[in-house]
Amino acid sequence: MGGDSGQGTRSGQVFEQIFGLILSGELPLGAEVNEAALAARFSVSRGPVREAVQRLQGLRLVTRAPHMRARVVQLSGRDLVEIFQLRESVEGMACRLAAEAMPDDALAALVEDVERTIAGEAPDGGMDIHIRIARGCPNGRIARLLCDDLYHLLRIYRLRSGSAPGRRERAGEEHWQIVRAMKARDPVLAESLMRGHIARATRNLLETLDDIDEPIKLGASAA
Amino acid sequence: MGGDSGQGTRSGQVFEQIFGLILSGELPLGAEVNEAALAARFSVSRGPVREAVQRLQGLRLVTRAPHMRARVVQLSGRDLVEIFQLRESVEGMACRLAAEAMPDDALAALVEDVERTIAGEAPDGGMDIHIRIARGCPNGRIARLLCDDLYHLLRIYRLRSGSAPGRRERAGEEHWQIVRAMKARDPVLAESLMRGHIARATRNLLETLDDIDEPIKLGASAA
DNA sequence: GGCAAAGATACTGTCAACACTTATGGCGAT
DNA sequence: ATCGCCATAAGTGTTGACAGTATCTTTGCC
Repeated sequence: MGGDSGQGTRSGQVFEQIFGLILSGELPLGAEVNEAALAARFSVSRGPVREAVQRLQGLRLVTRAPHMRARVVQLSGRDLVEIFQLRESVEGMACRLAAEAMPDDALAALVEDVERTIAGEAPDGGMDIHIRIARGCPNGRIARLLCDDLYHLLRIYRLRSGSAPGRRERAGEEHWQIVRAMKARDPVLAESLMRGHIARATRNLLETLDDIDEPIKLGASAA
Repeated sequence: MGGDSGQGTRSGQVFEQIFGLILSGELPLGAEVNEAALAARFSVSRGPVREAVQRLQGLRLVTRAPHMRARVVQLSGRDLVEIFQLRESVEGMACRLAAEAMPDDALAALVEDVERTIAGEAPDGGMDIHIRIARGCPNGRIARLLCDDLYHLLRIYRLRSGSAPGRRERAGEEHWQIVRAMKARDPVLAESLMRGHIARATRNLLETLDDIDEPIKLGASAA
């Protein structure tokens, strides 16, 4: 999907494998990451594992202090809100730039897909629309930040919580408004709508968090 | 200045040393980064050097493909514009959040320092105000993105080009307006002013780039 | 019985050497 | 003389072992 993350080198393969372990929950949030154990599991030396873990640290997916064990990140409610605040600003800008620069046919396809998703004819895909908008923005740095850095974290979160009930239809409607503004080549409106969309999702998230209040429930059964 | 980037471990020390080499121009933009040579220079093995280079890659300060030599990033004009666009959105949000959350005394100190800088009683510091606002924002992720990821790149750029003449006083004035809005606890205005401030800097940058048009002039004398 | 210190253990950080890939230089053919 | 091919050299990717530090266990003491 994304770039050729690391094919061709063991380090890259291990990176994706560890990432998969986190996604699958085999490495639960907050679990300690043992280099030697992972190395043995993937039949490689500790070198590639070390590099992979460091890359994960770069994505803020694991935390690591100098001599202490690395741990899979703990997605606290506060962290999620921080991510959403960041998304609100950056995706707004991405949406504005994409509305200015995306080719007409790509925008048309985007509108069509959103409508099909609303009609239930296409799989939801969750963040799909957001990713496509980010990729369509001519600012490569922003696109990478959103797709390569932030989206991973949300993927992990979404696997364990799922979005609030009723929010889905609402989100579809807001998506439609956004892509419509983009197709109309109204960058300012598109940015405003996207920011409002994410701000609403953030408020929704805060309400959900009030019910939980803790670092996100999960079975972090160590050993 | 920043966090304890890597003190206590060779890898961290080498990271800072290589970073210094880039800042000092000893490793010019676009120069190839030789692991073995650096290892010999710092009297360490290739392991720590490798980790340091990978960290630099995480900061997008060097580019590296699987089996090819790593190179110090080439700051093209387009890259700079991309960074400024990202800053416009993120720093705007940071400013808004900081205006809501920073304690009164910190805001007062900020205003005072800006005024002293305008009066010429304090060293300019370039991005100092921006960094302090970013650090004051309660969103740690945004603060790290701005301070740890983006400002490094701007520091390197600034060493070789310097901001446009006349922009400095203008920037000081705009800084004063921003911190004033923050002190007045007007987050929306503060965000708007910050965005305008950076947007103006971006336009200024584009004009300067029209005179150069190339990847930024520098003496990349290899060998 | 609870707590603190000392030893044992496990893990990370570092090193030197090997395997493989890419770039460099020379050679012959066109 | 230029272009393409092959041998050489340079550089990266990977490995296994060693050194230093944090964590856990045991032991002694209060």
